[in-house]
Amino acid sequence: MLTVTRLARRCGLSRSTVLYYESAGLLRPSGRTAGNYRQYGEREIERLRQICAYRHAGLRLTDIRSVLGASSGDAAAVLKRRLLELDAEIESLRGHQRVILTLLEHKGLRRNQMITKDKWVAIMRGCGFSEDQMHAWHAEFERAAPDEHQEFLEFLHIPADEIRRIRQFSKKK
Amino acid sequence: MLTVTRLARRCGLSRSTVLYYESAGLLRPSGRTAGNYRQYGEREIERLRQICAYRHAGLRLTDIRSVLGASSGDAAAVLKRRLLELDAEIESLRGHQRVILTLLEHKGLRRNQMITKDKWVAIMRGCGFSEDQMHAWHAEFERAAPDEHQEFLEFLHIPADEIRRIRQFSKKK
DNA sequence: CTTGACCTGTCTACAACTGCAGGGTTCATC
DNA sequence: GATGAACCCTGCAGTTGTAGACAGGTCAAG
Repeated sequence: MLTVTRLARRCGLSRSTVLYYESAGLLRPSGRTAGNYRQYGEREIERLRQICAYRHAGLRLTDIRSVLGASSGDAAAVLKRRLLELDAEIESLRGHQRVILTLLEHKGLRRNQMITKDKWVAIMRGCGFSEDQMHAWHAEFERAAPDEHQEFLEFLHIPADEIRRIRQFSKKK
Repeated sequence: MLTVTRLARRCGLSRSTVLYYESAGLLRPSGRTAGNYRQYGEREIERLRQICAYRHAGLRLTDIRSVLGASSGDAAAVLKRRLLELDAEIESLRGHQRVILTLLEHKGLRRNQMITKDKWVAIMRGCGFSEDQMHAWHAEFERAAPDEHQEFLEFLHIPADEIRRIRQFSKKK
């Protein structure tokens, strides 16, 4: 039998969080001691672990409540819905990244902390830019602001000869 | 000169939101009318548009405040930081998706709304599963629960002959 | 019997809004 | 000049999930 803080620690949560789950109707203690301390048994630990798993999947508490009370088929339906929601959220965050990239391009990108070429390419790719789009982006940059393009490539700590190569390539396009 | 609701509408926000931005120290009206109504001029419209742009990039209001007050270099630094944060957030959401997929796999995935093969593959790929990992996943499914595997493939509305092909392939692995 | 570690319930705060109540202003219409 | 609609004002409560603070109660060890 565990007290509330012990239970919380065991699942990597704070006392407040477990209490909040209780107030949200997700987890009740199996009983109380003479001194009115909450008591939790194996069943409750297991249930809290489940709750954590769902929470870890990004489900909202109300969803978790219905999932825990529902048949496994209904639970699967909720999970599927969440899966599609997550797709949309990721898409939206990628949108954020694209917006930021445009804003940065707009700004000219002077004096900043070190970002390497690889990191940059990873980000561009990660937010949905294809190889071709990146070429197009370089070409546009080169056309619109060649000096800033140079500066930007230096800023990514790309060696001088590669910079020449990239800029040549951008102009040809 | 615009009133608050007009300004809000023009930028696709609600009146409350604009008032909230004011309370957050982001945008003050240029003046008040005799009847104490807020008045906004061109400068304020432009500023609100900027705020919207940054908001659209997922920046928090406090960040926006500092960006608007800072040099363009500092602004770029904040944007970069946000870019990396977004990377991390996307990664975390993908983690959510992976967790859900495992939970679903665990459940057997019976009786659900229509999800097609393409949708499913898109989701799997979208959350970081490679071609090989998907093969491995099929192989594992086939090994651990062949009947459910069949059921699952039917559930994705894959034609019978392709199902045979997939299962053969999964067994070989 | 005291000390220190734990527990109790309740309260506050965060972000970024939304929405309401209770009242004041503006403007057109009668 | 009165009425009504449409707008505006301030201020506050609620949302979600979590963390921490507070004053006081409980428990085991010394």
